[in-house]
Amino acid sequence: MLRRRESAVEVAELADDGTTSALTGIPADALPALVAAREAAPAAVRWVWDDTTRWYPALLAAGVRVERCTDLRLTHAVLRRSPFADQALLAGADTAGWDALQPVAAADPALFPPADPADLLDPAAEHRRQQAALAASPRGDGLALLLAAESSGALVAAEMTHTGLPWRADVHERLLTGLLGPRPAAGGRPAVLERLLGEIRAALGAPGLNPDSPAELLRALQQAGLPVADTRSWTLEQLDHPGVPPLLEYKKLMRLLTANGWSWLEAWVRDGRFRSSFLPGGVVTGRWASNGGGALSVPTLIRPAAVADDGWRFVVADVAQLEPRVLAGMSGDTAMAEAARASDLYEGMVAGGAVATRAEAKLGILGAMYGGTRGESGRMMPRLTRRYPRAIGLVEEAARAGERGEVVHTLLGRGSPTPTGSWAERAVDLGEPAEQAGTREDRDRARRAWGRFTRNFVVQGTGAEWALCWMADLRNRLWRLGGDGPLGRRPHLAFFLHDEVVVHAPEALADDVVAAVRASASTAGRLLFGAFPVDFPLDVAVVRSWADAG
DNA sequence: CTGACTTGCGCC
DNA sequence: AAAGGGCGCAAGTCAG
Repeated sequence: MLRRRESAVEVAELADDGTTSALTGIPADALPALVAAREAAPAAVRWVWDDTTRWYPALLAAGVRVERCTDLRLTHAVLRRSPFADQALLAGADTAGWDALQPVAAADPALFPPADPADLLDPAAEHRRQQAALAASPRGDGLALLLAAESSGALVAAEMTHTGLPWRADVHERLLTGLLGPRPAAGGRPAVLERLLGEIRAALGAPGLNPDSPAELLRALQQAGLPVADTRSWTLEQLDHPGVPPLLEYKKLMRLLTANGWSWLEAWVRDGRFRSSFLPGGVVTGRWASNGGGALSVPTLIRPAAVADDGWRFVVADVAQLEPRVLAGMSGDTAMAEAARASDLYEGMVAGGAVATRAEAKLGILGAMYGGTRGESGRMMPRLTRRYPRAIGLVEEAARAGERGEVVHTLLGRGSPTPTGSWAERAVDLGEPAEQAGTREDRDRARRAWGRFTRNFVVQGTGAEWALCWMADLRNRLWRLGGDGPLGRRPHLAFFLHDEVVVHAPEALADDVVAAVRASASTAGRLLFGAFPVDFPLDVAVVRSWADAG
């Protein structure tokens, strides 16, 4: 166990019986050497600390990698919301402090920022409470796995933030110049946008139009005789008007400029790496969030700029249809697991006779997981329910539970949030007019919306658990693939996108990495679903550029 | 002026 | 034709 006190670090051994050895104080700058020595010793160690973002960046900067940790901030958050954790066992004097603890955003070069609220917390006591809650839990095994996976995810996230994703600014700039024209002076529009703007204004007969203003654009479209209620691209695509093609092109390129243009490059790419920060557990379902650079929505358009170093390759792996496969596994639905034996689950459903076409299969499954009840996907439900009773039954029950205001949970025991406040308040949150928030129709609408959330929560959350287990195992396999250097000189995880990983590896090790990625996927399936036969086939590509995968 | 909200769109 | 779940981000808009 590590904790900060003043400018020193205190180290103690936590035994399995809950006892704590005497604290040893060491100067902060001696910590990397101490951790490195313990990591090199034959006896495995798990570091228990308040929050990985407060400890690990400095260790990585010093070239020290740790094998295992318990991130008490993240594990606390999971246990506090889990229906399988006795909250009374988690209660302590500083519980509110743990509830409120936030990750440290930037990698602060100073190891010990002043007045950190984390310094007031007692990690040994918190660890004891968590262990007690685990021991008393009816689902302790699942929760223990979840806590380990969550903590491992914290290590992965810190490592990916540390190494970054290889990014060629020159390739990115060529791409921008090719599509937009040369970089304009600050405040100006690139030449291509300027030209499109002229075409749009002429075609709509609106000389002063600023298409970046949705309200202004909507008025101009309506004055040009176009029957539209909003200015979304898919709405405009339906129209036959000479102003529409340049407008769609303008919107697409303006999006590129503002989201991933020259200023994005300046803000997020340094020393040939895209550096964003990942936030494990940043989403209620357990998915990661990111802050900075929109890491989880890097458009495919700019992925050609993600290029492996000379002599290195990217191994890009994603699991096809992760969530329906997870649904098959967690519900124990053998018919859907049978369909999941195909590398394309939707084709497997067609082969199994559940639906006639792949398109129907996809529509129906997405509707079942997201709560689409109208139109095409709604009409698919009776057939899917007959064919896959357990899988469809599981999401339906999650939806009903949410509509009753109950908590639902993932396979490993992550709990959904309780609906906050009244249904009427929820209706306001959903954008209903306040004066109507109290009507019965609005409350029913809000209830159904919450049901769609809990319906999706169980699947999305369990998918996130599979992905965490996948990465946790892969991280260790990659480390064992060898090399003596620090993380960045060995095969390492460079990016993660919900169901896809990008590994940066020396070319000579690429085949080994492919094998490791596949082996880890098998391990994750076994960890979550034991012997239940549900497959998680991967699409794996060894490429120079991310854009060349898939 | 700042900050909160809306709109739209990128990703899964 | 989407829809239906989860996000982050940027520009416009508007209230204080």
